Amino acid sequence: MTKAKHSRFDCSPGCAVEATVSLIGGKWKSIILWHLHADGTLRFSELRRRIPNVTQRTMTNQLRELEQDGLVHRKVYPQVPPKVEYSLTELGRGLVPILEALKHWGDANLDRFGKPSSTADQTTE
Amino acid sequence: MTKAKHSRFDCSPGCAVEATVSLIGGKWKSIILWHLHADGTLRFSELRRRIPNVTQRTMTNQLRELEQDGLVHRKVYPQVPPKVEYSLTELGRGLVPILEALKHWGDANLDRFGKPSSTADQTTE
DNA sequence: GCACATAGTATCAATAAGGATACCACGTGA
DNA sequence: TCACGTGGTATCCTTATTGATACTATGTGC
Repeated sequence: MTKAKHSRFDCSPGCAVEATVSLIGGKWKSIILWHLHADGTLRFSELRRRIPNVTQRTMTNQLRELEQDGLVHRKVYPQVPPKVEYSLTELGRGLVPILEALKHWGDANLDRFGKPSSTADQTTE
Repeated sequence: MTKAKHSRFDCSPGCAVEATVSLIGGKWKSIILWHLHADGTLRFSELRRRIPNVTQRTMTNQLRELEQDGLVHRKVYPQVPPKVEYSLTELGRGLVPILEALKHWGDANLDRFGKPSSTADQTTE
């Protein structure tokens, strides 16, 4: 892990849970991992098209951290203009059950949050 | 959700994943949820004993957010000294497969991180 | 009478994370 | 020749999150 939020593993029962969450808890990391899972190998520009709201700087940062944690593979083609491909590593593919569970729960329950179940939300953009 | 990290649900495929992560992504939230799952109903002081490094203020904050998100139930007994019990709601219990998957992955892979088991780590700072 | 436990609240500070903006070298297409 | 795309880097700023510390009212036990 690039840097655990609180850098200590006391190996209490919650430890594994919390450490794993910290790997995927970066603001955009779970979405990046999701897209690499759903669409396979993607280039930087393809990721940016799929996740338009993240800045270039942040996308680069989070991809680098995911790479450093061994979850994502970065392949650079020696050409100009540059071509870089990102894909899940075997370790990263191990996170797929988690991503699927997260999506399953979210799909089933997200309408309880922020979605226009609230009339106030219905009037917003 | 008390406040989504980036407050928009565009309902792209990653949306459900990322929104769910943001519910459990508070620094101590996943550990709190884990202990409420593992040990059932717990009092505030019991949680603090299980998670000694969190400050009282932060524990209160995160529990309040989990309650506001409907994941945790807070029961106050009208007595002195005060007695408050926290437990997972039905919605919160729906997160258990996620917590189990997180723990499973962490147990299988955490030795790659933060612990000096990696030779690469041994040579680095 | 005092220390302790309970479950907090209040306030300010510190740290971390992410955003905004400008810039880069080169090939390609118009 | 210029605009654009590629995949970034650099720097500073803003925001969010968490931590540190002090304090609270009451009952209980010593």
